[in-house]
Amino acid sequence: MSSEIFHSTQAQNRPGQNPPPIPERVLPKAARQRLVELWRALDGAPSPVVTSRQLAAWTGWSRDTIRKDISLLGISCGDAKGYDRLALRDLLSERLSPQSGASRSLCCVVGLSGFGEFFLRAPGLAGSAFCVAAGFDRSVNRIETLSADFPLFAASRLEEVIAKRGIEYAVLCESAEHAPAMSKRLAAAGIKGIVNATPASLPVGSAVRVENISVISALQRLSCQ
Amino acid sequence: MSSEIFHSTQAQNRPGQNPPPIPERVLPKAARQRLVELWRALDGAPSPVVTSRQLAAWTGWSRDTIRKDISLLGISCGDAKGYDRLALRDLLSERLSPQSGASRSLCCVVGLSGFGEFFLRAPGLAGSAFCVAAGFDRSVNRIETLSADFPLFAASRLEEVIAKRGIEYAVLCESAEHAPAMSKRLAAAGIKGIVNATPASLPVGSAVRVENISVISALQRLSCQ
DNA sequence: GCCTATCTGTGAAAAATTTCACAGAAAAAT
DNA sequence: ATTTTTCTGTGAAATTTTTCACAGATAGGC
Repeated sequence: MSSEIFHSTQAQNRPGQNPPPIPERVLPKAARQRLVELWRALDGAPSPVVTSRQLAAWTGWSRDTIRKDISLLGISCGDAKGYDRLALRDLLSERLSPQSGASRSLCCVVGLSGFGEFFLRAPGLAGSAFCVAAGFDRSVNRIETLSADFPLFAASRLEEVIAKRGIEYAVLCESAEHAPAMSKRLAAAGIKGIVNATPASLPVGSAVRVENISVISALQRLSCQ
Repeated sequence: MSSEIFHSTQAQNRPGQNPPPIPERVLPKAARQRLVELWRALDGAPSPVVTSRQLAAWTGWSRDTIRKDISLLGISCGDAKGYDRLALRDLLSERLSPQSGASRSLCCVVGLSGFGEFFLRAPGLAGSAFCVAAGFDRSVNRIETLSADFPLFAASRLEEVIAKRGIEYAVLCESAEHAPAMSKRLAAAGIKGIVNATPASLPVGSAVRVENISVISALQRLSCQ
């Protein structure tokens, strides 16, 4: 877990070795997460030019942090008037997408009651780097009743459909009761990451990443400053 | 080795004595956020004893980080077999609640279509330190049609109800179009923090904290490792 | 008994992250 | 035309956060 030294003058004077200053810069973990939020915030920006001051007001981070984060992208995309909103957004799209320039990654929705049903109808992932390729529910009746922009399947076909379509991510909206078992099946089916919209803790190994989203957690983050 | 509790308010005003030698310890920001997630993860834990190893598997953080975070609480709550699930949960409830021992903080839901409608029906904040005290929608027709465990009001009464009931937090579920204007009203009404469930960037000043929740952001955090 | 394996709890070291301070550029104000 | 203000971009310092290493405890195997 060695850190990359950016813009290092020292890295250059290593005689005898072949130190091609590979600009393969790794974004610091913290910066990368902020940039994801920044990318999102740019969507809602009202003007064609945004300043670090505005972004700071929208996100709560300091101007310094925001300027530093953007500078880590390695390309200057602002001038003394601010950042060009679309240019910055494109730059972020490119640098933050799983594989640069690749087509959109596929994900699925598991559990079509509650949040899953809402997600089904919402614009959802429009305009993002992701595309919903399938929805699953344990009730066959339910998948026959609902309609969506993407095909719906019985949960029994989970493994088959994920493999056949090359689905990489899942948004898990099961009940808390069924969520752990379903997450195991998702992990076994080769899913790379799960967005956990349930209150359960998911017992997946280290091969699968999990992002929990929860209104309670968000409120508590707010309230404890 | 010190296992002092750091309840600053009680220990501080000792008449005729020096200020307490124990400095008011503040939980590091990063640790506090993890502890919030930990608290949530304990809800889903299957056994009465949990180890740092399990918590690490559920959350993705290292065992070291988790042990350190818990030790920052200042009270030992584990032995050589692991942590007592309920004891740890209670300890976290106490240390993470806005004001220790206070009653639950009040929040409101703004916008009762889409995510707001789903939130209305879900168990929502059951078992948490928060309580939904009101729901608002711009459509009077809508608040007459819907029913919930908490009273619903026309959005025109936002300021009045927030002030009268002492509501501190809001979950914003408006459309992206109306979200910014509504966040301004919430800020002016004295709201302390907003959970933003809309895709918009909220133009609130530094007096109001915002936590954005978004499936797209969660997916992107997953995918860019 | 004794050995091993697995825990927590914690100072200290290592690493990562944020903040500071300022150079340089461009618009706005005087 | 000159000054002021407001920007970005970035090394270096300051600070925070994570990791390491190990003491002390507990349970189980032999």
